[in-house]
Amino acid sequence: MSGTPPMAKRMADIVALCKRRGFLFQSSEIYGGLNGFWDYGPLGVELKRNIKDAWWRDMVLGHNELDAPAGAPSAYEMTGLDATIIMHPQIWKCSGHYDLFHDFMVDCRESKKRYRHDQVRGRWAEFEGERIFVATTVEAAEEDEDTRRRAMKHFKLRPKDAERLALSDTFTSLDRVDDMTRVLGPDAKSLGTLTPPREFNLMFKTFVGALSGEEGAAFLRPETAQGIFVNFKNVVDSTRVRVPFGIAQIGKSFRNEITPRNFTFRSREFEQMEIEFFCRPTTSAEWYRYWRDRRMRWYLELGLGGDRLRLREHDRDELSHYSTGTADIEYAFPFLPPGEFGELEGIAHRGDFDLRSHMEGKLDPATNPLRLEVDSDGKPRWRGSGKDLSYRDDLTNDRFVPHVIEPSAGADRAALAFLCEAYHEDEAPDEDGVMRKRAVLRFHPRLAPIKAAVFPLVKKDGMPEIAKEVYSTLKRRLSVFYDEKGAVGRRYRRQDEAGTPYCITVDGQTLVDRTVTLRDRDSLEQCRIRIDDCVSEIETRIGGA
RNA sequence: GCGGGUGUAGCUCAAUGGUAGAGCGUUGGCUUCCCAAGCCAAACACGAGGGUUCGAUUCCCUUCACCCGCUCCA
Repeated sequence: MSGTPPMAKRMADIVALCKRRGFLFQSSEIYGGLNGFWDYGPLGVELKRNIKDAWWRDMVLGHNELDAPAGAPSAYEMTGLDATIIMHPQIWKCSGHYDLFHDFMVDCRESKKRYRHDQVRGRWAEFEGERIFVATTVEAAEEDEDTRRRAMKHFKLRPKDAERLALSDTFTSLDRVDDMTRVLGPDAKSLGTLTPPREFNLMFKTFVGALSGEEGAAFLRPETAQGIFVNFKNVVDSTRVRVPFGIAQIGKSFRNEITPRNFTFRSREFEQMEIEFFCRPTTSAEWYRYWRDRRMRWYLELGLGGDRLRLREHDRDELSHYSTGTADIEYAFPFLPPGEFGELEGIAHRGDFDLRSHMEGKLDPATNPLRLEVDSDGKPRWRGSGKDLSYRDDLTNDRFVPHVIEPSAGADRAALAFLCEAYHEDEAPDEDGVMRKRAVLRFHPRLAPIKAAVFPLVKKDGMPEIAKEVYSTLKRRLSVFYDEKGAVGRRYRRQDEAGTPYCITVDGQTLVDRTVTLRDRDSLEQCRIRIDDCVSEIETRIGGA
């Protein structure tokens, strides 16, 4: 490990703790693992469930539609949805994923660079009967100069011989070139270094029906959002919700990442927590700001903070043409270089792109106002559903296609961020007063997999019996853990590593007055409370902490 | 996808072309009235496949996974 940067070492410690205590395991580990897939162990599943439950409660169930929350333009409604992972294949064509995720890539054996096949352009150059295709990826304004210069260099021509080089006037896409051996790669010095185009399927393909022919081909969803858009009309027709309102969904999504890396950060199977919030076009900018700030505050409330969490508003040139705003909530994960942040959640103003694409056919995101994307015959590139997804306000009687604000969060990334944020090493004195290192996960009590542990101080004098009684009472309401084995100090430390915020210990005085000690994970302080107050005390601390 | 590194017990690490060890952790027992204590005992490992060899955890090849750097990142 020599030479390992301190933060990478810290990340390695976190990964080791996750495995040791049962937060995260590599998927299929006994068979050697599977790249980009991770399993949640007994503690991890509780952590992730708590995160998802907190999100659902705070965004959906706990939302009061009767009052406008602070910062919101008006009161609004929230509802939930659970759509299938496999949906009609046309959905991904209209959403844009099919085009974006079905790239043909070429690799350059010389420069080791990888290009999207359709994004490499170039033109033919001929000198003394030898004809080569000079490829480039520079901006259109510089194409002429770049390809001319590199063609000259390839044929070892001096400036005065420039007119002996025949250059075609038109630039074409690399996908029009059949013979890759005649291609000079954008960053190559020798000819024919590009591999033949290879298909990259960023969406997982599967087959519906027992007979697996292309007509049954379908995809595992690469995002949960489309399940919401295609159910927009169903929700409006069945629930009496009125714009503005949001539909929330938690579920698995799948992307065939080219390079899964960084523990669970870029997994191929992952879970999203998404809201599509539908509002009037005229108020969409205000709603965008509300959701951006609301979502940022949610992470802060659950303990992510300091300079490791930031809200990054996208620059204008990063935005889609139709969008008036996109922000990322980002966390400085320990595996990233100092100063770099990884995305936890994106909050995007999506205009009416999605609903209209599912009505009319895929729109061209490069246009504003949005126009239908057409093929060379002027026909829609991808046909929409043809269904009317506009919304009629029956009070004002006007009809419009709602605009959408999309807060899209990664549940696994949130879990990883909360784990990294919670991880602390500190020193605490042992019974001889010697300082010993301890690892402690300082989860927000709402997120902690185990809320409290119950111990008899020693395994005799009737203490286990009372402790079991306390445990049984708590277990009806809370995730708790009972432990009577070994020294009490070791039991405390075990709970510290699991992130358990409170430990309740039955001791000699309990036998006298039915009080127990309540030990705080972070301060190590203890106070005495009555056995009968245990449930309310812990619940108060979790709720109010 | 490319280059480099690493795979030995749950974890951290040894050793070895010929019976694979330790510390910590885990489990059981004893002791123990507050922060990984002590004593006794036990279980658990050479990532996978192939090759060389009388014999491979060790040497070679392939593969898988993880880490670092590039590349990619809707």
